[in-house]
Amino acid sequence: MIELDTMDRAILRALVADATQSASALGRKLGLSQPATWRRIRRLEEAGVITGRRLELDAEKLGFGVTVFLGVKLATKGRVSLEDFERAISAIPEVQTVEHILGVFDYRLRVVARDITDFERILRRRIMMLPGVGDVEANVLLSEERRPGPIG
Amino acid sequence: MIELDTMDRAILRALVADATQSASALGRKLGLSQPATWRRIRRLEEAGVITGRRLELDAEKLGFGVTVFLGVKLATKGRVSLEDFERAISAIPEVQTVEHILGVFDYRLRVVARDITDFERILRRRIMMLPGVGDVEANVLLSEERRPGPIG
DNA sequence: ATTGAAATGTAGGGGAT
DNA sequence: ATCCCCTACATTTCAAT
Repeated sequence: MIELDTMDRAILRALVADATQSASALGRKLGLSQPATWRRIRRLEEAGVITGRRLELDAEKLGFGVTVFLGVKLATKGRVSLEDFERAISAIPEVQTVEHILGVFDYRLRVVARDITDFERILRRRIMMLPGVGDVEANVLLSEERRPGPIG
Repeated sequence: MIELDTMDRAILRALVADATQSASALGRKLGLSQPATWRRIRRLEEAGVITGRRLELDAEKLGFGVTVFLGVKLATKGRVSLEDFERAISAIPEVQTVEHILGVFDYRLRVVARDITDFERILRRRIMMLPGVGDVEANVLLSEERRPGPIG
């Protein structure tokens, strides 16, 4: 575990708000030189606090107008079942996120489809064919808001 | 809706895989000049296909070891209820994502907490106090995998 | 007071936009 | 042409001795 001081947190907060700004622009805001800012960012990356920079795409503009969250219960839950399921699901490109969870369901999947017809095809021919799938619950995404979340 | 050709899709695929690479490096891979690559990227941004670049943080390294997905049903679902709920939830910093959904639940929330004790506090004093909250379902995140998702 | 570690600043080259 | 990333090197700060 790494120690984060006030300046590190300020940098993280600023970059979460706008990941495109340069180290020099950020340094000016925080009263720090460009190399000092850059070195702190790199240290945060090396420490694994910053895990990456991700491109955000508009799924609708790409022709995927439907996003569905699926809760999945496995019928049988041995170690092999989990591995089989995870291996099989990696072959479905429409699955954007696989979350292994504990609670009412075993997995949560974020699935995109061109439209509802396309989604039915994915659900019936792909999701339902996954090994060990038991109960499935679906929720259609209407809108989504991402918040910065707590830093320190 | 914008028309995307094969090159646009190749650019998007490459940038989704690695959002840090420069336009020139990307152009070399795709057999395109650097300015041509850069103009295409900017065009994709202006068209709203690329909506932004987001910093990915490791919540655990920030001291938030627990992530929970909450499904929320509202007790009353008029227009005012939705607005009240969304306004109230924006005051809870531990809520990272608010998804308005259609199906078994009305909202899905991604919530981070320092530990289970901290989560209980957030659940009882914050989430359960939200206006109009009915049924709540919880799933604890064990692990998560993000996949590139389909482009074309 | 002195030393050593850590972080900062200035300056400059190389590359990208 | 401008801006940014990145390294090198000298300087400062601060804690511990």
